[in-house]
Amino acid sequence: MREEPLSADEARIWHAWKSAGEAVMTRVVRDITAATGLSGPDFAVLTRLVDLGDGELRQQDLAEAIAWDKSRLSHQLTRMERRALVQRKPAGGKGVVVRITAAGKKTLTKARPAHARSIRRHLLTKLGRERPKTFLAICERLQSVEDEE
Amino acid sequence: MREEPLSADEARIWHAWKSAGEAVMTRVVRDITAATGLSGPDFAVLTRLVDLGDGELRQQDLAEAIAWDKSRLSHQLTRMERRALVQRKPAGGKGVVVRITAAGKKTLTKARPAHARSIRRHLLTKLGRERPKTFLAICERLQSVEDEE
DNA sequence: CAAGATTGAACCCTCAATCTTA
DNA sequence: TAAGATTGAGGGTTCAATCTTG
Repeated sequence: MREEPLSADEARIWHAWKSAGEAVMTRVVRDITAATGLSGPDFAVLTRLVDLGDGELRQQDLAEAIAWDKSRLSHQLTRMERRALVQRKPAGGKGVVVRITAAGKKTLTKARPAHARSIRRHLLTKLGRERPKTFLAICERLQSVEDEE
Repeated sequence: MREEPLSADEARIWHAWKSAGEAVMTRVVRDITAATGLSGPDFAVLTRLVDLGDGELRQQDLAEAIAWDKSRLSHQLTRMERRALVQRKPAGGKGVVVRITAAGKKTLTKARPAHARSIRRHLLTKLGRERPKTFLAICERLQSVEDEE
């Protein structure tokens, strides 16, 4: 693979991609936080608990579903428990069950419409009519791991 | 603006975009760090010092160029100074001048080819031949602030 | 005063080390 | 023992409060 400096065109693509990613993510998180006080990670945890587990999941399953390592999840849950968004209880067998609290459920209910609205506003409506297909294809391609050195 | 839950197609676009952004950024930063020990923010600071200021910039100008607030930059420079990547000196008039050190320059020289290589590998080559135009147009559009409520 | 910079606290993420217990 | 979870340290980001100095 070449190592020369990026051409002007290449640099422009890189910069546009990087900036667009940061801009959209920042705006969506800002909207959710403004509406509910939830952070991005808070929202990610609560949606999984409700959508995948009907309100509770074993901590290890949650980690798997959200694709975080154990440590990251443990730290996050500690902060969320402090704010009474979730609760941890020993599981039957080994491990821990994480459960959304009433307060967590209430907050999530407010956050979801704000989330959908924000994504439409900052991403979807900007794609126009024909581009979504191409855009989706590219994004799905970018996630894949490249073949080889 | 609508507030109903995202449709399956909408959710798929959102998820693909979010995941692609995280994946590409993570990989590029990992490559730079593996090659040089520099973090993403380290690299961002050093490139600006060299490209825009020939090795040194007033701290406020650096903050402007990199689009960070003063506090973020101050914290970052404190850590970088500790590792002898940059040096701070009082400026003529008010403020502070930030200067890249010899060690910083040497590390940056190693980082740049790794950076170009990584971006080609994780982003550019995956775009193929015809897509870059469309992709660039979309990304540049996404950065713009939407018109209105 | 006001521009320019620092600080501290709270949250977030990662890594390596350390429990805990079936 | 090994799966499951916690902890601590260090870097990163944000906000509000606080210097510092021309």
